Amino acid sequence: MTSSAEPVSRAERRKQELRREIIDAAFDCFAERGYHATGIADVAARLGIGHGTFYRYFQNKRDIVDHVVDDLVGRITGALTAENAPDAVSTLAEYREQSARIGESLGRIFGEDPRVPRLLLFEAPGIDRAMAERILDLFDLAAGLTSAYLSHGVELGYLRADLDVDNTARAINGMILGTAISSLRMPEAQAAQSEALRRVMYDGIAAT
Amino acid sequence: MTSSAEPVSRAERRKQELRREIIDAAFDCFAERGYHATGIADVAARLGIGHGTFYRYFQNKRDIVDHVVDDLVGRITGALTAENAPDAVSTLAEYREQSARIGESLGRIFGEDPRVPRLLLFEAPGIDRAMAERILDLFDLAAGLTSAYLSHGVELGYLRADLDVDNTARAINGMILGTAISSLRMPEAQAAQSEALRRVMYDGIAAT
DNA sequence: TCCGAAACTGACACGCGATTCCGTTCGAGT
DNA sequence: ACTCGAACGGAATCGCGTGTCAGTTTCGGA
Repeated sequence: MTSSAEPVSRAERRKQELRREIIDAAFDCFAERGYHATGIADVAARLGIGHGTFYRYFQNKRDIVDHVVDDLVGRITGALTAENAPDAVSTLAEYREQSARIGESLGRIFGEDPRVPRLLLFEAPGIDRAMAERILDLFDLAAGLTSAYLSHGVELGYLRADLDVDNTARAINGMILGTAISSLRMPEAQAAQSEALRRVMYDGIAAT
Repeated sequence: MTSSAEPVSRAERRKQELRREIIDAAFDCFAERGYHATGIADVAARLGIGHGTFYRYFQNKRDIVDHVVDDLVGRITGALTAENAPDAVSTLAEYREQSARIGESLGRIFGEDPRVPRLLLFEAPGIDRAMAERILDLFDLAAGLTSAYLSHGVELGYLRADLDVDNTARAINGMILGTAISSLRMPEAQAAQSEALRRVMYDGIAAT
């Protein structure tokens, strides 16, 4: 098994390394100058390689942005699912803790590097229809997850029985989205935003 | 006054008319095919005019998208401010009514024509930095408005005294954003979304 | 050290679309 | 009907960025 997973060494490893570096460099360029404004030559120049070399690793410009997005989406779905199953909690307090944990996790991804939300929310949707659909798919995925958490809470009785889980899930995800976007201009407000979000979510805004 | 507002007639009016038609056609094209994918020739062809004529009305491609966005932003800020002053209400019930009214107004704009949110949220931010900033400005403007509503409610005592008005405002606007984005794929869910949003906002999600 | 394959390079071909420009058309005033 | 200036159309210009390719370099193995 080890031999089949590592068919060759040395040069082969170098290739995978460069491939990764190209993806990272492309991410940098796309996030900084925007997808349409960066040329393949820019990406190659950043690595000090000839731009012809780029085409030995990726089909074309459109191809690589897909890989860049794959990477980011992977990171996010990882944060969303890692060590956080919907049915791992059984009380409101635990649920609150879990949502704080997930929120912190997302906050780290979005807040630490604003280029991530910028690329995902501001650049990607304008590339073409297919990419826009990918982003919408990501939203749907997130909505599905949140919805599952809510359903679980309704079943166990610590969330309102009449909760419209699907639409509420989308509303909550919208708040997260709002936080991510705010972090583009006010990265430092991250934590406060996150806290406000949870207050709205659990307590609403009305006076008691 | 009437004479100064109408310096000339006939031809002059035609010019303004065509100018408007170009803006509308550009909106159609940008929303359908995307900004980068549409050429000036496409816009001109849609109106059956030569593309050289376009340049008699607008400086360049970048120029017109600004006008298109002006138009949309105007419609939205209009809906947000029209007949809805933060201090026009004094009880939670009235506040609820007012927010429903504003929500319906926005829902009409976003829901009736998905091209509006598509252009504003998916196309515009990817055009260039300046345009992305404009969109962020729009978010900030909306946050400021919502914040004012919340502040007013806190002062009058029908909203939680410890409300973090600024960050809560952004969270709420995020939910609205989420609704607008959902409407891209599920325009029919508009109303339910809006209702779920308001429930979260006023009651939270926890069981009583 | 030498050989051949694989990787790299960057000049070049090419297509595309924004913008220009000038000959033509239109229309208001006489 | 005639003139003149403004508006129009679309062929031509121009620059740019993608993707290709043939020559060059690198490197592992004999």
